[in-house]
Amino acid sequence: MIIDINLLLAWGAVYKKLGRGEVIFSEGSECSYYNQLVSGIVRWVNIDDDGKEYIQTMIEPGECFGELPLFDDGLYAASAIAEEEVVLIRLRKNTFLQLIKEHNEIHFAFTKLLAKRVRFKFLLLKSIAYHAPEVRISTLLSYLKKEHKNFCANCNQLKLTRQQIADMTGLRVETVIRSMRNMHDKGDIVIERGKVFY
Amino acid sequence: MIIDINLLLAWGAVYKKLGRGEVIFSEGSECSYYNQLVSGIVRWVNIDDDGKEYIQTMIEPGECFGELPLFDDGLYAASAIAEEEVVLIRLRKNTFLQLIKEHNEIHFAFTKLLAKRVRFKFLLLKSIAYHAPEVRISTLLSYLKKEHKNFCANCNQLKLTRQQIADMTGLRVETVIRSMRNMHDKGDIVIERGKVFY
DNA sequence: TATTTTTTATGCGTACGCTCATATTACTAA
DNA sequence: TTAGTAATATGAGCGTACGCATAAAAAATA
Repeated sequence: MIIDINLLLAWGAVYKKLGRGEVIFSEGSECSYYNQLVSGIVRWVNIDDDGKEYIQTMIEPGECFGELPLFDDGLYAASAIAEEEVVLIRLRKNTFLQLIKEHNEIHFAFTKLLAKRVRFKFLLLKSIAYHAPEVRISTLLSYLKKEHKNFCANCNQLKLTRQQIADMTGLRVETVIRSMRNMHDKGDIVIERGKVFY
Repeated sequence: MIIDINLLLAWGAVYKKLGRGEVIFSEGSECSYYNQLVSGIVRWVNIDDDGKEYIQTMIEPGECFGELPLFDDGLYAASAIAEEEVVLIRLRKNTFLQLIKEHNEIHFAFTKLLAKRVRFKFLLLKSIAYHAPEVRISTLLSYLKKEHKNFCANCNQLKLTRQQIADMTGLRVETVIRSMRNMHDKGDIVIERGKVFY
């Protein structure tokens, strides 16, 4: 958890509850709040004119999202959509900036978070830019395994659909399904009744 | 310029000069210094086992590079190679961390820088993941035009080779050349005697 | 100037991911 | 349990970027 919830509340943050599929904020709009996820999953996604989705990342409880505009004063770089029912806590932008100004260790935690975000994008970019579907998928899986433990709950089971993997690697569902079957046949991953273990 | 050179010198930073093609640091190695470019161009690149390059970005004078490990204590995510003769100034990691601790406005400048880096990667990822070569190239060009003015010196002339564009968009040189000729024919860009204006 | 290296350019065959279409299998809710 | 939806699976044809080869032009170097 980036910022302790009690601290956020002390600074005037408020809870907000949204249903599955609701748009929390949209790509290109102004940012007035710091958002931190309390429960549920948020999909952070770019949606194309023709409806194609590119999922930049999935956000788990405790993480923040849509934080870029807080620091560089730009617009939201992607849309945040409630993947399931979510509860989030939010704080006005100016208050947030004041908070990190007074709490240097929290400020540094955000610097570190951003560094990790860049790192993840580095990894995916070099993988997506040049490599075959299986490599793209492997890169994503190994990252999730390391950094997003919530997505492989018990027994390393993957909690993403093939469609979501496709939307994170820039591939078609069919390609992902076929590639993952190959990986299964080669013993790289285990698929049992549609479920992926890795 | 992220940090004033006189301030860096006051904190014990030292100059370093490297020739064209020299490796400043390598992907996967430990980071002990903050690096800021004084003159020349640095290529920040992932090199594959089979020699293929993916250029994460080109660094211009005044910018810093290889800063991720300073904040998240990881290893270098890419290699830095002198594209031409370069002079850089560097400061020991611990000293750097102390410096930003004492200068909150500089700390925030780095947070902002990282936010911008994430933003750029967002842009490229969604473009590379799904789109045709021409879109990938357009995305890169418009970014360079906006953020890296040094790469379109006078009259918006692009200072990157087709090969470098290929290495930044994950395409083949031939594909880039063919696509850019198309873009020229459609009037999107201007190519005169091999030089690109946009 | 001449010589070497780098960059741009073009042709051609192949591989592979995309598109579309259709089943089948797993969940979810009534 | 059944109905309805979502997810997984598989086939066939097509388009296009890739890979390789080669050549010309431009730039860098001597």
